Amino acid sequence: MSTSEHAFNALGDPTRRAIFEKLHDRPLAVVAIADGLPISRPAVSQHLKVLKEAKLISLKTEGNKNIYELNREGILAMRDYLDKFWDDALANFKALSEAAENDKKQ
Amino acid sequence: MSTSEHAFNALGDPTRRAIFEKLHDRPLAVVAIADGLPISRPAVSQHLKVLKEAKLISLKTEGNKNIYELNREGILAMRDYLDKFWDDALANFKALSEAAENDKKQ
DNA sequence: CTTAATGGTAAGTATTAACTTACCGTAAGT
DNA sequence: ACTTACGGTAAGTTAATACTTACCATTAAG
Repeated sequence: MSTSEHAFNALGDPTRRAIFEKLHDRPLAVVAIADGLPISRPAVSQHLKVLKEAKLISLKTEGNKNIYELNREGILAMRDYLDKFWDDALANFKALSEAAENDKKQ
Repeated sequence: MSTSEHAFNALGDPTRRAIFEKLHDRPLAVVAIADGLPISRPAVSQHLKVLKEAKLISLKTEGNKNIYELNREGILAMRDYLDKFWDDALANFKALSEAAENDKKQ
């Protein structure tokens, strides 16, 4: 499974998107992330694991706190996938419609 | 739910990603999309519905065939979300670290 | 007109995955 | 040393969603 596949998978869940967006403004410890969310703290830990494996976030340990923050790698992997996907698709469609034009002229 | 939320949700499923990528090269009818996939044709129809609602694909009817093709709107919505998200996050972090610097100097 | 092909929707089942409680280890504070 | 705060993992349950079969409507072909 590629990085972008992991990332799409991770952001497919609304709770994980909420966690992801909580980290938008600043890095946060697990308790702070869980605060306000309608699920238990272990559930948050499990979501963090998925987001980390997708390289959408990373963590640094400070004392007994695990501070999570956004990770450029996973975000960029998705964006690049979408960019390339769309560019290639456009090129394919252009080639297809030109081939169709040629068929008509014969 | 915004367009990009719908789109992230839709591409969270591996089967839907497979369908999405099948349309990369050219528009296809439902039977052609289902061909080769290890699931029933109605299941494919249900996935197509989700992808369509996310504006990742669109359809044009030709006789009794429904031809599905990629839709720029949903793809762009995701890409723009990611772009903006990352740019803003960078700006936030920069502001944060500058504030931390100022605190030190006091 | 009849038959075959295409494909959407409904209802129910099965599988996935999100979630809970319980538990443990580590670090910080008293 | 004891206690509190932090947070990861395991095992089991619950809830979400992917899937199947059955059915129907529409269009094309015979």
